[in-house]
Amino acid sequence: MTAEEKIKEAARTVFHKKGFAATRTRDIAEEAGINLALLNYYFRSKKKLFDIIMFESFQSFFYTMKEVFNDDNISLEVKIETFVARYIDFIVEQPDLPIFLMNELRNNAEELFRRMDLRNFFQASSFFKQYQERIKAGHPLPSLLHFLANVMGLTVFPFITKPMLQYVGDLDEPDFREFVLERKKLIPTWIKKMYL
Amino acid sequence: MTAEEKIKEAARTVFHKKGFAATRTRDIAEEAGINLALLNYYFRSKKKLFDIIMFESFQSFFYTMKEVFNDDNISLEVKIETFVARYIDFIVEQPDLPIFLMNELRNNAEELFRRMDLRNFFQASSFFKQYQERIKAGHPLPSLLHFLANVMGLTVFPFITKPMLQYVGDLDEPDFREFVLERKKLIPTWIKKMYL
DNA sequence: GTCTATAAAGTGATAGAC
DNA sequence: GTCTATCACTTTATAGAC
Repeated sequence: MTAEEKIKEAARTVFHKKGFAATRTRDIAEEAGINLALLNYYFRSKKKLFDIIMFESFQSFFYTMKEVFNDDNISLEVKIETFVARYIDFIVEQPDLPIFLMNELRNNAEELFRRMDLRNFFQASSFFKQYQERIKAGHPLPSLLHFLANVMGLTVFPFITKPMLQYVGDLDEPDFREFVLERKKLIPTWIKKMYL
Repeated sequence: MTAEEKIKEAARTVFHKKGFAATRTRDIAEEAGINLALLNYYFRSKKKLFDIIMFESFQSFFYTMKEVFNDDNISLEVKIETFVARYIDFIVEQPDLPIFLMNELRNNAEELFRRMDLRNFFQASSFFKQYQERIKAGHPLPSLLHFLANVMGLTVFPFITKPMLQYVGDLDEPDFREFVLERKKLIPTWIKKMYL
C-alpha cells in the first residue's frame, strides 16, 4: 500500500467520523502513519483531499441505487426488496457514512448532484418508468418523491438516530445490528401495505 | 434584548447552521452584533455556550413528543396524527435543527439522554402503555422501537435529505414546503395501512 | 519521496482601559 | 458591561535538506 493510498484511506475514516471542520490534517497523518508533509505533497490541501473523499463517498452511497434501479429484468417489488436489503448491508459496514453525507451536503450539495447527473438518472431509470406505468394503470401510488422519501427514510433513518434508538431500546452493538437487519424483511412488507 | 440574549440567539442560529467545529466565536459575535469579548464575559467559553444551546435544542426537539405522548386523553391514532403534524410544523420553522442534532449527537449523545431521562420517559408514557395494550389485545404491531423509527423516519427524514429531494424533484422553497406539509396527512394514513 | 523546521494565518480567550 | 489590543496556541501549508 503506497503512502498516497494510506492517506486516502485514513482521510476517509477520519472525515467520515468527525466531518471536515473537526478533522485536523494531523489526525489523518497519524491515522495513516505517515509524515504530515506528505499529505500536502500528494493532495495539495486539506480541502482538495476532502473533495475527493466526498465525491467518492457520495458515489458509493448511490452506486447500489443506480445498479438496482436500472435493472430492467426485475419488477418494482423486487427492486424495492433488493435495494433495501443491499443498502442496509452496505451501511452496516459503513455506519458513519449517512450522517457524514447528510451533514456535509449542507455545503456541497448542488455541485455534487449536477456532477453526478442525479436528476437525469432518476428520470431515465427503469425504476422511474415502471413507477409511471403503475400510476397509469390506476394504482394509487403517491408522487415519486414521497415514495423515494419513504423508502429511504425507513431504510436510512435508523442509522442516523442510532445513538437514540440504542439508548431508548437499551441495545448493545449486536442488538442494534439485529434490529436493523430485521428491517431488511420488514420494510418491503410495510411499503407494500402502505400502497395497497 | 440584552447582550446575553443576543449572543444566545446568535449562537443558536450559527451552531445550527454550521455545527460546533465549523463555528468561530467571531461568527457568533458578528451575527449577534456584539463585541467578541462579551461572549467570553457571559459564557466563559465557546464549549460552555455550545453545551447550553445543545441541551436546549435537544429539549425543544423532544418537547412536542413529550407533550403528545403523555396526553392520556387521546388515542394512539390521534397521538400519531398530532405528533406528525406538530413535528412537521416545528421543523418547518427550524429547518437546520434535525441535521444539527443528528450530527452533534455523535459526540454528546449518552450524557444528554441520561440528563433528559429519555428511556424512562418512553417507558412511563401514555403512548407506551397504549401500545402495550394493543399488542396484548392481539394487534400485529412491530416492536415499539421499529414503530418509533418508522414514525420518526417518515416525518424527519425528508428534512435531512432536503437538498437531494429538492434537486431530484426540481423543487424551489415553496414547492418543498408544500411537499412536507402534504405529509402531515399522508404519514398517518400510511402508518395505519402498514399495521392493518 | 520523505523528513525537519518553520512560516503564515486563524482562533479562543483574557488583560486592562473606559 | 463594553471596548481595544494582544497573548497563547493551534493548524494548514511550504521551504529546503536528505
